[in-house]
Amino acid sequence: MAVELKDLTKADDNYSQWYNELVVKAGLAENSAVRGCMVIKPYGYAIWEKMQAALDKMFKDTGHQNAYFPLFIPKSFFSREASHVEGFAKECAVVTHYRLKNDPEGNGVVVDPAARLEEELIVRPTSETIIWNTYKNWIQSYRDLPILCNQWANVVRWEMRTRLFLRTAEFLWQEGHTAHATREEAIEEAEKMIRVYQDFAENWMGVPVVVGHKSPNERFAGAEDTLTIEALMQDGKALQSGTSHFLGQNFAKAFDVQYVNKEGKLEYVWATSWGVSTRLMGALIMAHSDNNGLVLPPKLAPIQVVMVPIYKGEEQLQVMAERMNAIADELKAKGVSVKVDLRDNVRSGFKFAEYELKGVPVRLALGPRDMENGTIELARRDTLTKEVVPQEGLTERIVALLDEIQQNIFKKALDYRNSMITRVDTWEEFVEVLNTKGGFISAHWDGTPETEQAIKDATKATIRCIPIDAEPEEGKCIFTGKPSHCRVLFAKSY
RNA sequence: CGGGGUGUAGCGCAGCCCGGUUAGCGCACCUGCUUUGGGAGCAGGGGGUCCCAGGUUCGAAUCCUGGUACCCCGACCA
Repeated sequence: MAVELKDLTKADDNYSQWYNELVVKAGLAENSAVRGCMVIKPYGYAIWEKMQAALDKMFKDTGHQNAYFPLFIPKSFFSREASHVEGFAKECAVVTHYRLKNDPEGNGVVVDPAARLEEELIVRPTSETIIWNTYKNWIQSYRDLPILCNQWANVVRWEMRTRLFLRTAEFLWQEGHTAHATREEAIEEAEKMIRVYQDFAENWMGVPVVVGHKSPNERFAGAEDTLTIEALMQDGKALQSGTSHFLGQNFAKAFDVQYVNKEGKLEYVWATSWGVSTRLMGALIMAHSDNNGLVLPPKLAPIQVVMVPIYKGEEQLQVMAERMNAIADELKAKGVSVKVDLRDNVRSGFKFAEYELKGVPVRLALGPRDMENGTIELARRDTLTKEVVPQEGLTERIVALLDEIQQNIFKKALDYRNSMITRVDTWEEFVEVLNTKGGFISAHWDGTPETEQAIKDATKATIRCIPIDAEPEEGKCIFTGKPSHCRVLFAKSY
């Protein structure tokens, strides 16, 4: 069953009330406290931390370093790059004052009109401008290049409409910003990083993605080319999950960043930027969850194995606890994260349901019967199956099982995604598939922004990407009938 | 910013149209007993500025005015 984010946070009957209670307690989400912002509770944040750690390592392994740049950006920086400001101006939070004071009329606290900033500060919606203003001072010669920096930060975009995890007013992300001596090197960097994102999405999150170029309409403000990873959610809508931009010399020119090449001539620097955000949390939830709650891939699950005792009375609980702690120690020694749940105020059935909601990949239940037989009950979240297995060799079995679950979750999502890519050659088919089946539609497009816009106006579907490995194929545009040289992927998106 | 909807206990809601006991229900919480291999049962208990501010009235959760917050649908977007 397709699970939407709102299912996880909104309850309308007795069943989903439980769902809501538990998922909120699980820490995934709480409704906005500040316009369009979110609270990420500990369990949810632990997932984000796992994502961060994996990505951070991948960035370092590809030669990048972390740095940090200011939250506030002088307004004037935004006027330097014309298309960039056009893309972000509409959604910026602006700081105009720096002091409060007690209201002389006694109505609490007011903004002190005397404390108006000479130049307003913009809360960063993305950091290209302030970073390139900084890079200007870092770069003089070709020997200073490349600069390969990443920043983990929060950004603010005052969206007209927000959506939990997918489009919050404030979100956490990483943004890489690199500077290169040549066009080729920058393009190579942008492609390298989109592949890193693909690797992460597929091998860590278990979410298959299509890698491709954005059409000019969907391109990042200020970029010459935008590469994207597009994932498909269970409701048939696409989600842009990460982007990597080739910025050309646009920002170098806007901020006057030049270097002296080997021949002693001044040249503008070539740039890329790339980022993924807490939107990935939304992707993770929507791609795998079912009616029993979250399904987390073992590599990102804060708890990989949970152990639940089944007992009567204090004495039995002690026996179970002892045995379970011993098993847990063995698992921990193999690097598995285990939680032994000895709470005596909730019953085991309650715990089973709760950990299913939390998406814990493997559950072990130990009862008196098992103690007699030397067995243990092993249940897996992805298939919702359970079996009684010997305690002997349990650790090895679980280590292998976690790996199998990781693969299985990905395979399930991949099979679904593949089944949701439909090739169509006529407009009637296009509309029909869009309205009945959804998913990606592979079709010919004449390459013009006008046609893309017209299709969007007619159907709400946009070009998600022009797949990077698309085979050249002659055809006719689905909308205008004009010639086309390859298929592109359309979909309705979040 | 346009259209619609909703604010009542920690969560989910009823009550409002047609003003009138002490504002109710389910879950959660606390206490006790009995339970425990898939979301326990019984008994008792605690918890409310009914979103805010004005107004009408003998009397307002309920009617009126203004504000505000959130949700959904558009436009915008990672």
